[in-house]
Amino acid sequence: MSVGIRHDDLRRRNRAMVIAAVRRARQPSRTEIAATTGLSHSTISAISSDLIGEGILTESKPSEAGSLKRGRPQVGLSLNPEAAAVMTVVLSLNFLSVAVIDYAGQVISEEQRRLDTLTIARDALIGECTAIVRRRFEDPDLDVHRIARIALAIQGITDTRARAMLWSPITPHTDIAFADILEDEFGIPATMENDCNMMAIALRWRDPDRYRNDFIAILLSHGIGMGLVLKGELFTGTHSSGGEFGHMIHRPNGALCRCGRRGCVEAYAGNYAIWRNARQLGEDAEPVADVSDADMRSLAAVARESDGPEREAYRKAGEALGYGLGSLFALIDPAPVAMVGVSAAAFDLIEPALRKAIAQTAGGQHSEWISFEAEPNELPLIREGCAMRALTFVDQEIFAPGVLARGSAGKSVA
Amino acid sequence: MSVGIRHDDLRRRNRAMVIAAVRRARQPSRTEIAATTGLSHSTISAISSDLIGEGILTESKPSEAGSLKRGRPQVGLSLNPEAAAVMTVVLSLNFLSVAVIDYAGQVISEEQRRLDTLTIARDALIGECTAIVRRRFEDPDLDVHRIARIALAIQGITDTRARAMLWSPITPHTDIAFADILEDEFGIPATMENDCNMMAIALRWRDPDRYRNDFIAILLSHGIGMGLVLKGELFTGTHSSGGEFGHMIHRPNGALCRCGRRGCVEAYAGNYAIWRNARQLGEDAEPVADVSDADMRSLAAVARESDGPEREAYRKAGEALGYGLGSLFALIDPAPVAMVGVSAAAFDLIEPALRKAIAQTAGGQHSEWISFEAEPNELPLIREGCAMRALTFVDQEIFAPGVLARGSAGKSVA
DNA sequence: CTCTATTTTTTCGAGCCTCGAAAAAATACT
DNA sequence: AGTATTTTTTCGAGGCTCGAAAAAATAGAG
Repeated sequence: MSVGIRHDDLRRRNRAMVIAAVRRARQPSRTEIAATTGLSHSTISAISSDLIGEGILTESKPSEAGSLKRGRPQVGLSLNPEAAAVMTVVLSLNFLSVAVIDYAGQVISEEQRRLDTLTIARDALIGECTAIVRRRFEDPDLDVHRIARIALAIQGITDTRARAMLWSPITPHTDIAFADILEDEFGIPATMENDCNMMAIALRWRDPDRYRNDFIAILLSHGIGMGLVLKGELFTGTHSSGGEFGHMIHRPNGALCRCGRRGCVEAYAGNYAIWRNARQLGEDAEPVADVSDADMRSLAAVARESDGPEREAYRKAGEALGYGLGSLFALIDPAPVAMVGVSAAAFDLIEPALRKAIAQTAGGQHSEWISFEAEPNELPLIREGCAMRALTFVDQEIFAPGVLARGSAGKSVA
Repeated sequence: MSVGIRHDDLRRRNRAMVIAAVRRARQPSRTEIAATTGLSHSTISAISSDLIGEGILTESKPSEAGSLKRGRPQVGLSLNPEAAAVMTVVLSLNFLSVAVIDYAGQVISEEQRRLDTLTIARDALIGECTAIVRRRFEDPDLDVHRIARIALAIQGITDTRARAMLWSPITPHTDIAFADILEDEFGIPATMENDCNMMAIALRWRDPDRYRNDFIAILLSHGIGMGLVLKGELFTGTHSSGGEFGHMIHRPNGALCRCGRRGCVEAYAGNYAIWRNARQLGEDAEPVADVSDADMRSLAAVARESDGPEREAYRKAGEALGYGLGSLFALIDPAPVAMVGVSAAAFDLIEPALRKAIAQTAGGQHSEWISFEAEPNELPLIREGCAMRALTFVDQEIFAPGVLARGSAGKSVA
């Protein structure tokens, strides 16, 4: 039930607003912040003075080079890197990576590690995650007290509250409450996020002009994932992370999907599906566990070379993605799309069939306007998104506490 | 860009909160309002005293019958019916209806009218709408000065800002800015809403226990429409009213849809599609313009009688709806569904195939949990939703002005 | 080198708003 | 009639934002 605004929430919300403004612009002056927030100069002055006193913001003395304006020069405000730090943990197929990021967003420590996620035992998987985190805490070069939050990301389905992994293609185990486990272990607030959602958040920070209020990030990898931002907010399901674009139905009773069902978009556009079609194994063939990036790249090379089954496999992938996007656009209207992952590097092979399919759907009206961008490398995006998600949590929950607890603000964590 | 909270917004928001609390509960006492809003008794007392002074609320002297509690009895607060009024205009196939509703939600005047929407000229259609509204204004029994807002609803696509009808199956004309037209004509704020969105709003008011934060209203009529409430807010597309569930793709290159494309859910589950399949006309047969409700009812009766093409037609409809819902649920997770419209009365014929289909999708996990409710009569729902939408606009924009203009509050108009 | 114009930032009093505590009001029970 | 109980109002305190004015910091003019 929506709740009234108390008097003391006012300052907290405006504090959060100022912090967010500083994080968004690199070094805004007080005047700029006043302009973007709509608050008065007096208020901004008071709040930023508080924040500087608390060590959250710092004044970066001389503004940009060559400020040849008359008048008192602006003083840039920036985030104090020492104010806090966050940790990101990204768990993907056979790969575990961790990073520590300071409050200003710079990576200050990281570690990466290979492990066989498909066969590892449940406890061992959890153990690997806690161990890699613990090694960060034991690093003598790091001021571990500053670490204020841990954000994990995993390929698969997480719950809405970002507490647990519910299901993931990279492991046979289900329902692992990673957030609780890490919180109990290290006493630091943690969340378990969906990888594609983190991609979307990262895109928004990287290119806010293109990825502003409504856009779609689609992961073209072994499976197909999606992160969706609508009306400026990350879209999630009612119970889970949602947005399982890869498991929308492309053809009822169609090709066998890795999820055990039939006809999902992924069963045509996932790496294993492209591989299966390229090898002409038939739609009933059991999905292979993994296709290496190198194999996918050489498949794409062959497809570009000659019009054989490889090219046809990419065509089918494009068709499935196109009809899927058409159905999605029927619901949300068209929006800019970012294609991420290995197969995004083969988007030239996918695009023609995709556009042809989407043009045959109601959601694909004016399909020529729909713009796609490809980014082959998903891991840096996921880590970046995790970092920003964790940092904005610190902004809101640690440095402007009480904002999230009450009212409906604080949802725009994207 | 999100904006700071000014000091004077505080009172406005809390005013809106109090009004909303009174509209939600029938006759809450000040103490109850304090409890639901989390504001202090002093604040509620001050605000409600203002609102009573302004004639927006009234004290309904004796509380409920038999308040055998000790202590000072609660004084119920209720909306003053005379504070304002709104008008609803519902435009559906061959049918135009208007109603005037007082501030407390009671219908005080109405008119209904048949007209041939499929063939009427553009200007004549607009003329009929303005004329029927004007007749309300000329009614000597009505205090026309009280009418503070007009809400129109139409089957079809409207724009996000609720200004114009972009496309509708009930007329060949497109892009009619009804909201602007009525505003210019009568000088009263107007909006043009999507019919299924209004159904969803009405369901939420009718049965808030079942239809609270996440649910789906599907209109099974000549076409298939959807109204979606997610996280307590009405879901709309990025540019249009969105939620075109009927035009998600069920079978690529499948049956001919009324929209001219192929394989849409509607091309299997719309009345014309059920009719076409029952008559075994083939999937390429041009959709008929209209099937009467009586014809649909007798079709359902035949289908219940014997296992012929009629039953098969409903089975195909159920299958299309099931796979469509499965894809939808893959995106948003399962939620309660209300089936509305003539064919909702035949939901017994549709349900088995629907459940079978949905069980074969990723979104249909635990499909036996998904609950459906049928409501054959859509028109009262649409009108009710329009009324509530218009009334909550009055609550917010007229009686607590400035709330919508700033910040992110006021979105939960559903 | 001094003075003025210009722009940014801080200071200060005014005006609101919400809150908690206490008072007032209105009833049931004894 | 008196007491207990519950609701509602009153009132002073504390906080917040705002506008205006002052202070600070610079570029350009003479």
